[in-house]
Amino acid sequence: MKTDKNKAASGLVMHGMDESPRGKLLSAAARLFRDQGFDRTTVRDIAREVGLQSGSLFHHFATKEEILHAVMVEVIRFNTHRLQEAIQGIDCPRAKLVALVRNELQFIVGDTREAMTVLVYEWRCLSPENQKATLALRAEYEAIWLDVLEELAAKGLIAEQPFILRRLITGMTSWTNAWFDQAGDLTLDELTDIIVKRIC
Amino acid sequence: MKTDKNKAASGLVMHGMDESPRGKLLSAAARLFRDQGFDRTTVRDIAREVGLQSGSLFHHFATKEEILHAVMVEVIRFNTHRLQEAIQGIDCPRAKLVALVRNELQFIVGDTREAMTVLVYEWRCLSPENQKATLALRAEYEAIWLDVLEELAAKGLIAEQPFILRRLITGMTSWTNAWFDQAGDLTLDELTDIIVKRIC
Amino acid sequence: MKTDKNKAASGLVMHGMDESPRGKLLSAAARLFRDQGFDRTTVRDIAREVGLQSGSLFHHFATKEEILHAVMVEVIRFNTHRLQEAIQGIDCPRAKLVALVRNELQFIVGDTREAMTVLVYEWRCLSPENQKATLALRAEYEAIWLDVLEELAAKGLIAEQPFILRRLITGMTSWTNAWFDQAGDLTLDELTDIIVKRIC
Amino acid sequence: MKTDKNKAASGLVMHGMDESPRGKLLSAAARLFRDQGFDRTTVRDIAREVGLQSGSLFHHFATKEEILHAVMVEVIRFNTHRLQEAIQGIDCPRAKLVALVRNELQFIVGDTREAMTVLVYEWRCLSPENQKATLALRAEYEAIWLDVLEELAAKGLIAEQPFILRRLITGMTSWTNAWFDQAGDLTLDELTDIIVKRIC
DNA sequence: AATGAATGAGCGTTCATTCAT
DNA sequence: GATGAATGAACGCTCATTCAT
Repeated sequence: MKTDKNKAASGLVMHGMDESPRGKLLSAAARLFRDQGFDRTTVRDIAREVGLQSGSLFHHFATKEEILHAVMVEVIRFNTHRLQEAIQGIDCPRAKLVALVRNELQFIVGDTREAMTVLVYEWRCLSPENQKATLALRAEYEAIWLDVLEELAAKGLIAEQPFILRRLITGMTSWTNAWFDQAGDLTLDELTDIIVKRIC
Repeated sequence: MKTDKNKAASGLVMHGMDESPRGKLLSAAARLFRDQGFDRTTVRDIAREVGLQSGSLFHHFATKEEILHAVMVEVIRFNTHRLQEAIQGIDCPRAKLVALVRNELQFIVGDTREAMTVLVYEWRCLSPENQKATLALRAEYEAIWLDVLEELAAKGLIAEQPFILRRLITGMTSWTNAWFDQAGDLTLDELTDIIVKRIC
Repeated sequence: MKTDKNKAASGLVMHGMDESPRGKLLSAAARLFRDQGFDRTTVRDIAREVGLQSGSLFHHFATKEEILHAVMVEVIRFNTHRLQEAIQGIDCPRAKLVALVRNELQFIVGDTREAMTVLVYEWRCLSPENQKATLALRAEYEAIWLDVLEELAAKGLIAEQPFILRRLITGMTSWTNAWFDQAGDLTLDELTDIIVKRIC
Repeated sequence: MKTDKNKAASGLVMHGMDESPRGKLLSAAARLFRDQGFDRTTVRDIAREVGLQSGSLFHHFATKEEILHAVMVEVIRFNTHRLQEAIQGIDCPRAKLVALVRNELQFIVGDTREAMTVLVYEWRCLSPENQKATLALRAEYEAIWLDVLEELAAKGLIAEQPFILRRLITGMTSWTNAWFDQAGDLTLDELTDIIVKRIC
């Protein structure tokens, strides 16, 4: 069982995924969903992780899917907030881009890595209604990105349309969950630089 | 130039996924696995799709997982072969890179899109043994990429280490399954160009 | 003297097969396994017999085979205990033999007849691991018999080797499940006498 | 895979279980039924043993159960015939008893051991109709035994009622399938003597 | 809130049997 | 006779969810 050094290191606590019963439950669920997939994770698995009987979970969440939904909502909200803060007070648009890339990488390989992976891989396990609701939240997150990219475009600093570049960036950053090793030689700052150089 | 009749255009038929009972079964399974996920696709779903009773599937495959494995093996073999042919006779390394990117995009959004998506998203539904066997096949596919990227590196045409660039490319190309629309304005050739420009 | 209320007569209740849910389940299973065979008894049969849905059985036993195993373990333990008590305080070795035969017959045609039949006829339905574990318990039961037969041999009261006589006795007693009728003319005491006379 | 030395040694060929396709099929089935039980033996198991596809068995037998029935009918007929021949020309009733015991033991541990075991252990896998038909054949076999035992009783040579002694003998002989080792120290003649001494 | 036995629909898989070739 | 793909009912088992305590 790995100990999450990232949370401790960052000093941050994900709102809604803190030390409360609900928060511990969501953290455990996020890890299990990432490791085993939503469908292969039983409510008993989750209950065991938080020291409950399976039936007791349903005092906190009406359905198993609602747990998945909560994991996704919390991580999007938390990271949207962090992303906004990250570019607060920065004027240079390229510096903003660096901040965005650096943060998104941190979200994906750092403290929220389990939930971020779940967000990508377990998307279709959400009901259509929950997909729609979650998509609205993701749109807020994406709006931050597009604002910055459009600022760069307005200044003639990027060669392609912002929405295409954003999609290429999304591919590059999200795929890091499959290969990037925080203990390896490549640092997140170096990787950030490499990715940003592909954009402008 | 849009090609929405990829199979006809290429003149190729994916070996093992042709009009034989087995081939039709694998095609149907690939689509269902992509649309619903492996765990949410029942053998009765697959059977219905090919006009069989559920028990009859097991004359073709010993287990449901073996169907998934076959989908993955077929698509890797088929695309590895196509990738090799795509760079056959090309001397210029950058032209080779263009061919690789153009082909991989085609694999992901074109005729083998269902199976390629399954390859990424249903990986953990394979047993460890089948993961190992499939990984060996993927290594052959990746070797083609690394050869070309190392050739570019040897000539000083790329600024980063080949293995890192390959990972960024993988992210960019594989994510296209989530957004690229073959009927949209952006052609595959244009997208190829955009991606290649990020590399060299 | 016929005893058709064996349980009441003995004043004992088979440990683990009492009125608890588990006990009722094991009793029902033993009867079904004897009547239909293990393989032809479905978990739905057993569940129906105890007023449960089939899935609910698996709160009590992890597998159907575990039910069979439990039936066998309980009956061996129970009868081993009863056999030991039966010769407690008897000095005369021939009287001990009478007690052993009388009790074994009682086990086979009396209160534990279903489980005893299952023990013989469904042996191969146990997994090798469970066979091994059960065999160890049977060895304790057999040790009681061999002790008495060796005592008789030491006193020159029997003409054949103890282990051969034990096998002949086992054949004679276990076969009674196929023909002996507790409501018939022949009493268990008479049958005991007939069998013991074949030994010494 | 054990080679049946008994058949070769005895020079006998069980009628209906000879080298014909049907005979080989019944021999294979008898062995499989004994080793795995009727329910756990698939028609594919049987077909494989005789080099056929499973569907082809049904040109020889209408149902799997009919194969079991045939195994039982053949072995009863064959052994009934052998038992009759065994006492042909013997005058002394005790000598007849010796011949019966010696032969029955041979049936159970010798050339027909597989089928004889099946007869005891797979009885309930027969349909009621086939049980009835088979029982009629067993009655012929038992009649030979009872004739001899009644002859002994008429001469005052046995102390118990013939039908009870027959049941004790049945138990003793049939149980030998569970323990007697033809390669062991105890010979069949010695065992015959031991059993006969228990009777008269 | 928590328990844990129970539910019941549904799963992957098996296999005797059929039948067109 | 033999084949082997197909059938389809049934199996053991799983698990999200419920609810009396």
